[in-house]
Amino acid sequence: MIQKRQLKVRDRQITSRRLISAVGSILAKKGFKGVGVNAVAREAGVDKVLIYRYFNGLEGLVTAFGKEGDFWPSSLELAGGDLYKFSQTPLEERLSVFAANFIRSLQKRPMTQAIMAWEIIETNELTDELERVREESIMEFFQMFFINDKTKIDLQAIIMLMGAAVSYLILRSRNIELYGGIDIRSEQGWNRLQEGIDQIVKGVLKSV
Amino acid sequence: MIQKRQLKVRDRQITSRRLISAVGSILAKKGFKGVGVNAVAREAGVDKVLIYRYFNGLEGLVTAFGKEGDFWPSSLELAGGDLYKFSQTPLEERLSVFAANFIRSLQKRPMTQAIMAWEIIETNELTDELERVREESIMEFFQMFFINDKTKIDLQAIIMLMGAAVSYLILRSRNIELYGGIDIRSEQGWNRLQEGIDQIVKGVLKSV
DNA sequence: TTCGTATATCACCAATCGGTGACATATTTC
DNA sequence: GAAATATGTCACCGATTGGTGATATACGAA
Repeated sequence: MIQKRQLKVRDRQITSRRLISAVGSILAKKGFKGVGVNAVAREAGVDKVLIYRYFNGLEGLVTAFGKEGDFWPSSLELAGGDLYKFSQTPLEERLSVFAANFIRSLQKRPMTQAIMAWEIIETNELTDELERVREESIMEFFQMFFINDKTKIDLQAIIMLMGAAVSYLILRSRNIELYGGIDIRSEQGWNRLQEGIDQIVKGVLKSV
Repeated sequence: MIQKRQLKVRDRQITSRRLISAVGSILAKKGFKGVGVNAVAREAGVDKVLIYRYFNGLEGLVTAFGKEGDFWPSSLELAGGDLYKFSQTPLEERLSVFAANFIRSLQKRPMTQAIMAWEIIETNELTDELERVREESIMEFFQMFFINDKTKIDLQAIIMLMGAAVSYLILRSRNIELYGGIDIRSEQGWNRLQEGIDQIVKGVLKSV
């Protein structure tokens, strides 16, 4: 007896998950410009109408994707794996290690980079979510480890400047090799930047 | 005698200029995503086929636009209008003034901001051009005013970090209000950042 | 087994995209 | 003047976009 082989199990959960993870794949592969109903459905191997049925459209799907993700490094990761040990290291070294961890945590997250690039262009539920998480996380981390009573320097502003600089250079390294004469695609270039940050930290802390 | 009124003078130069400036308008108004053959032609009040005839397509038009523009601040502007006076001010103040001028020069150039945002996403003739001009200009400026013989600090890396930070925060301010607890849309927020930069400069120069 | 419902497929829509060929009219050249 | 050419208009193309209604089929409950 010939039985028509069933190619796909019908399961809303599985299909939904497929769609959600397809968003991630495309984001990492093609960037945010690739994220469209047709492309996502194709990537998921699913009909696009299901995006509307299950998520009320692409916006809803992207939102669902945003809620799944661990896009932003945790405090633990930024501290280097040991919060207590981190809290006990001298401020200067703490800042240096933090910068190093921040750089690496972004470098190894192409999906996060893609969302950060998206943020530059427009806002949506996903970028808002990353925004929210980052702002919350960075402020928590700051208050945990970098509160300074000395009023002579604005450590918060300085740290955020460093964070902004690193974010920019990470994003630019996706498209260019040289920024201000520094090779932002090579290990050496980033070592140089890291040392620059260390010099800033050292200099600034002398003023405290 | 009834004479059919001539609505448009036929002049390739004028039409070409219209198309080129339409690119700028759209870029400032809608961002790079708005730059397409149809939209540009509509904005210019001209048939899109002329984009192909006169510029061999949109890419060519965008390239032509890139060659027209003064997108990047000149050395004179970054120095504050007087190169000699600038060269005579103490290094610490020179760096501080440079940062302030850099910030303002970007803040008042929405078109440049739009291209910088474009650079984050993809490369084309226009972004390549801005890239080239900036790299050249910034290196020239650096070698003119900030060459440091003292080997203890890497002034180049530090300046580029500051430039990257400012670029990032300018771009982010188009979409968000708060970055790391700092209001990047208000005068006060930028004053705070400027002071942070000043503290960095002061601290770093002490190490020289 | 039967039947209702959840799930998925498919065909199709209007709008927009980049791109082009045929034609009309203004301008220049002879 | 007429002819040649430069310039501009218009209608249309195929591909792709986001979005939907009708229909087929698998699954769970009876």
